[in-house]
Amino acid sequence: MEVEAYRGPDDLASHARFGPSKRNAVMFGSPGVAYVYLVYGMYHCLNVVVEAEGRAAAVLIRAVEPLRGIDEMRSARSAVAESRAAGRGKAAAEAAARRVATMPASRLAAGPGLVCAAFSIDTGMTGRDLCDPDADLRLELGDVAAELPVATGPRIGIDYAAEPWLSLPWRFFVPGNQSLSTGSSR
DNA sequence: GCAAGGATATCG
DNA sequence: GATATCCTTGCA
Repeated sequence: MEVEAYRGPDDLASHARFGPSKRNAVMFGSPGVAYVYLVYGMYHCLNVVVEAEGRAAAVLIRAVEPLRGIDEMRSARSAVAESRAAGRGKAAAEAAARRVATMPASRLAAGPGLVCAAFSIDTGMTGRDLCDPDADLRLELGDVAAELPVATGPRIGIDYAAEPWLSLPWRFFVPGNQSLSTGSSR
């Protein structure tokens, strides 16, 4: 499990840094809803809006550890990997699918883009209430989370906004967990 | 080590 | 309207 915190207009690394816009509008809205955006033209990232309405802040879900539904996550990952590699030929698509099929379950959602691929999340999820107990995508209290150790570190991929105070340890993760993103080892 | 890929924010 | 940029990933 690995997450990062992003604040409002005072956080140069946050999408809310320039105030409300069409893309980040939900960050200024009610807490507990999903904010999904497209990064690098091909990967989605899932955020959970926090803070009261009118105060933009969100938590980026960078990696999760699959506990149940592993087969479903694997087939979802395989589907996107296959279609993405399809442009490079049939052999490449089959190789990509096979790589997903043989990877350990702990790596199925070990990255922000991979979390969304495993859960079939796209920008259409933006604005959905993640606290609704009947929603098909929702947050629940886990029974093991409270006992897990939590480590902190600097956020990843925001070197462009490397103000001194921005290297605050706003990335939180379970140390030694097999499902951390590859970037987290930096 | 770096290309792919598209929406978006920030300009002319 | 054009273009630089990006909270990444997988292949060379």
